[in-house]
Amino acid sequence: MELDEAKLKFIHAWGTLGTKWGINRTMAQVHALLLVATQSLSASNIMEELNISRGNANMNLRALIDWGLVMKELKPGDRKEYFYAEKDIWKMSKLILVQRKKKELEPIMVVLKDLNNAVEGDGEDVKTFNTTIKDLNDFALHADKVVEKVVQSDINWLLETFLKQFLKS
Amino acid sequence: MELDEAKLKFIHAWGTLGTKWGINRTMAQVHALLLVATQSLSASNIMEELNISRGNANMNLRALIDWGLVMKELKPGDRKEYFYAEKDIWKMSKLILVQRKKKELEPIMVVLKDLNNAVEGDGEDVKTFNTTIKDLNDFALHADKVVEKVVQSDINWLLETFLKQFLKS
DNA sequence: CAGTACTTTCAAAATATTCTGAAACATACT
DNA sequence: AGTATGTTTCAGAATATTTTGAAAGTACTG
Repeated sequence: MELDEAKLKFIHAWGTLGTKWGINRTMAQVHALLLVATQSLSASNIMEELNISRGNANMNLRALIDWGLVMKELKPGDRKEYFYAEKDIWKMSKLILVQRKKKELEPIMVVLKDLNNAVEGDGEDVKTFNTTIKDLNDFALHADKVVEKVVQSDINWLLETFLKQFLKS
Repeated sequence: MELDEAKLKFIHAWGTLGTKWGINRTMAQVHALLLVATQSLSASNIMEELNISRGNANMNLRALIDWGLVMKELKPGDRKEYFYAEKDIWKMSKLILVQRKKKELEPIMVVLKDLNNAVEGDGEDVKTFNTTIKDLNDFALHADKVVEKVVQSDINWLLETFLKQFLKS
């Protein structure tokens, strides 16, 4: 396969699949484009490459920068901004994990905490409700802790001690 | 707080938050309703409780059954179908994990496998591309294995041996 | 078989999300 | 200050997803 063909295929696929990850097609495509770029690209480069408007390019670049997945670079003697992606896949994954935790886990925890033991009484139905909320709450706390630890700690150490030990094919 | 108020709050919140988990509001609300129900409910009960149409109720119940989160029950002497949710939160989480893996991870793996080493040549740009794809591929394989093992194995054992050991607050 | 009680399907309507493009804004240079 | 070269914003347009509701389908009963 030719390099350009492969890159296009990758960018296109990443865009399609991005939607399943809760990020929009363009954001995923910009990310993909920068992931396989050998140099940093300007907003105009990206617009042209992906056939998108300036506004769209700008908004999604900002979002990617927000997530920490993309960085801005200024080249001396050039007023344009150039962009490049974090290429370390482990770092990238951690950054994505942090965002997903923020988006998917934290809002749920707020609600569960609020409902946990908020209903008093000892009818069967109250007990059932309280148990369900408590179970969900416990689970959310566990999940939160795992994510936090994975993000904080040395992922390689985690991998070596955990994966190699218990998850051997 | 009154039980009914708490239930409504939970159902409402679960619906809103469900969208962030890649499932639609109604599906999440039906799930929430069944999670906190003390008996199994008919389609009509659910329509009424959530103010949704018959078609919507039906489609989302099917989806929940597909995911394994909800089961159908037939009561003797009654032609209606009744529905109830899996209440074991660990089982529930595993079922959700399986679906998310299917939706989010597997399609990416197909693409990466296809692109892995598909480009030949030893230019700097080819090497960079191949490295990126390989890294992503390795990561996806790892993630896949982790999910698979978590789902297969006794989650409590995993928790006890791994979490309690290494992830203590 | 006809009637009843339910479930399923799916085209069209409603809703939500994303994208465009032009105007506003910012900054550096002459 | 004026001009050139960018970036950012956001209302409206385009697109995608979800929901409705009525018709079709299924299955049990007498």
